[in-house]
Amino acid sequence: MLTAELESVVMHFGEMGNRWGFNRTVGQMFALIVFTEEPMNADQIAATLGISRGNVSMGIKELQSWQLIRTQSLPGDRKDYFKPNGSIWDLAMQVMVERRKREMDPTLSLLRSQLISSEAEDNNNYTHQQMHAIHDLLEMFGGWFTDMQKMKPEQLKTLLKLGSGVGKVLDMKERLIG
Amino acid sequence: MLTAELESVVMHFGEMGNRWGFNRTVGQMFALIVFTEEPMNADQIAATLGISRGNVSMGIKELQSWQLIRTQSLPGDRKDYFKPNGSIWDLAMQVMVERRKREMDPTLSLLRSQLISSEAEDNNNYTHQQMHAIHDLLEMFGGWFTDMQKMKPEQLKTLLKLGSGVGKVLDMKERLIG
DNA sequence: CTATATTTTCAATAATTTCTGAAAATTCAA
DNA sequence: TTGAATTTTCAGAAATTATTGAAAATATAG
Repeated sequence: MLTAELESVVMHFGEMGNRWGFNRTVGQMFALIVFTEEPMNADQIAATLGISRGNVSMGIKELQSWQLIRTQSLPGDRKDYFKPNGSIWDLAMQVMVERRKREMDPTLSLLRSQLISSEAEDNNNYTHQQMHAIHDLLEMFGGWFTDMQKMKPEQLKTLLKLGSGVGKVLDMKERLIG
Repeated sequence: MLTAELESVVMHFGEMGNRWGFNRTVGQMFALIVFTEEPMNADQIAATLGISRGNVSMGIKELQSWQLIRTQSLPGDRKDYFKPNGSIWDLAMQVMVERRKREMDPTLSLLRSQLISSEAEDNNNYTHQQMHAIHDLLEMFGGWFTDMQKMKPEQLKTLLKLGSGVGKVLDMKERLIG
């Protein structure tokens, strides 16, 4: 059973699903699992959302491929119960990791091989320059992101809250140390 | 006419289109415009990609709604010619701005109104806590991103390249100033 | 204005993605 | 083992999204 409040959020996550890289029902399932305290089994999910058992099975596979949910088994019950794979912060990080894999890595890889395979040829044409610019940008963002992941969540949160204030700190460091 | 190299990148951008928030032909059009030095008109785009004139018209509208392309008129020619709306850096920033609008803002807005409308009620249940956590996370990232946009590109690039090194700078500042 | 060039719109169609549900596969208690 | 419980798979159906192309709208040169 869904409170009106929970229902509106579940529906919203369903609508946003496509924009976030999965489909409507996967979005709804994710919301249901994240916003419900008690882990749910696949039948409960299917009944609550009014979708088929098979669809739930595929949605679970998808959410697991994103590493967003995990199973928990309850004693005396053979069914799998699903719950979020960590805190909201963990889930957000995981979404960013996966999106990078799916949205940036393939392009970085293609551009890299294109640029290497034509190394000897005329690589000062406009197309090459643009390819190079995108390649370098993706690499810079990718490296930055990998680096950020290494930081402790608390330090990362501090940094995020500091915002552009970090620019001032850097200027100061520049003046003090050079 | 498309060199083999340009064609492979155009096709790739087409395949990635869905993941980036638009469809195949819009992705191809974007690649074509970004990687071709001379601005192209709609007929040229349609002929090069082998798609209908109407499809190009809709794709242009889409790319303009993302503010990724703009028109240029050539003297003695009534057709519109299209080119990228700035440098690769500018385009990347613009994609991030638009994706934030489309992927984060609606959810932030929904969560905010949900949390406000139930202010008086029991707001210590699990669903509320999770909603709050997502709300705060989105707000933190959003604020950070707004802040980053205010920085000069050069300073921002420095920051990105510094990566987690920024943590050390912050620690140092902490020790020096508190 | 008028005629022509150009762009946009949108109903019909095509292509793709999602969903169902029954069958197959798997798991596990007894 | 056996057999019931559970999960997964996947072919066909349904729903959604993308594309075409011709008609309508718009723009502009003469």
